[in-house]
Amino acid sequence: MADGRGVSSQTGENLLFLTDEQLRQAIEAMFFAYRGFTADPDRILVDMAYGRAHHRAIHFINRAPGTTVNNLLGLLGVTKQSLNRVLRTLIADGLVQSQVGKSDKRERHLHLTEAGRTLEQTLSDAQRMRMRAAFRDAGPEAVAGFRTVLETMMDPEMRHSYARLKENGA
Amino acid sequence: MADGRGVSSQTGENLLFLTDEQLRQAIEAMFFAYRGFTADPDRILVDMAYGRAHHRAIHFINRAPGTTVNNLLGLLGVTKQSLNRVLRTLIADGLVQSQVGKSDKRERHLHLTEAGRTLEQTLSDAQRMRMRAAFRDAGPEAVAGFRTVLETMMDPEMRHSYARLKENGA
DNA sequence: GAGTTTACGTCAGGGTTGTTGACTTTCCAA
DNA sequence: TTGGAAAGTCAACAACCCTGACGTAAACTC
Repeated sequence: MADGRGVSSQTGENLLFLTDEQLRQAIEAMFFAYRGFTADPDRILVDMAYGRAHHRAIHFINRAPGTTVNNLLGLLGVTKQSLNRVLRTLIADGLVQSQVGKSDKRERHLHLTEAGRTLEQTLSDAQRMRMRAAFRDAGPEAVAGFRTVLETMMDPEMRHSYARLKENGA
Repeated sequence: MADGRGVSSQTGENLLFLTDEQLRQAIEAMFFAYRGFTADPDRILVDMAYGRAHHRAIHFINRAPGTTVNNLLGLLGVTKQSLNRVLRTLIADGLVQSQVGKSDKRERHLHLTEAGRTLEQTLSDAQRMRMRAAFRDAGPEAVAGFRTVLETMMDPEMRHSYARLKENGA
């Protein structure tokens, strides 16, 4: 707060935010906040036969329409058997559409159907509402800091995926 | 959808960080960052027969020594049957000690054994290392913002638990 | 054109985590 | 003292994810 980041000096109050106690608190904050983060969509999904895995699939298919199964696998960080089970139910229920690739027929391109988009909207509305409230209360600078830390915390590979999605959406 | 809900407000650019697109990005950041956040302890736990649930139990028992099962339940947000299974293995493996309450014999007070503390240290070292690196790179102001947003994002009940733990540790 | 690689799907088997339901022990209050 | 509530435990089951292996079709390579 007082001064920027006096990294050069190893000692002193500058690095108070790096004490073990501070880090422990941050770990707990991350844990509790993530609980809140997923709570709203979870409540909606529980009424259907769906779980968090379905939400994640729907989110990223919406975010990167036409994405292939393989690409989605990388984003979600699960095995294809795991994803396949989720995808199968979503396709069977008419929320997701799978198209054989034109240039490469081995690939399946995934899109949300109208019903899929509706559910996606419902879920993400709930999640964004909480986010928006938190962001509004915390203010722009806190939000900027929030995102900086989150991005720094990711694995490099995830950071790349994240950046690419960001460009898409922007 | 780069349109913005925030834009509808009179203040314009001030609320740019509240656009749907910004919020979507934050949701993804949260998702990817949490993956990184749990990755290191997960790698360690996979070698033992343990999972993330064990880690969480160990973390909070270490953080609030002598806590009761019921209290832990509230922190973890799972059913007591679920926690019990985890606790049973931890006790059987000699990582956690369960003492019948003195004033109320229905209660069990939980402590880490020496072996439990060792494992806790190993796990939290790994997790803190990543946190520390992220915090160092992001700088104190970003860290402050990070924590502000996380705290605002929690359910009120979790916020109370979080605050109480914070006082304990400080 | 034969052999290899890639993308996708599926079956079998197992693990952790979570749930509900039923139970014991202990406490407390009518 | 008796009935209800609370704390904890045990058992059965479902969801989700994982590994490993196999199969098919299409693309690529030599």
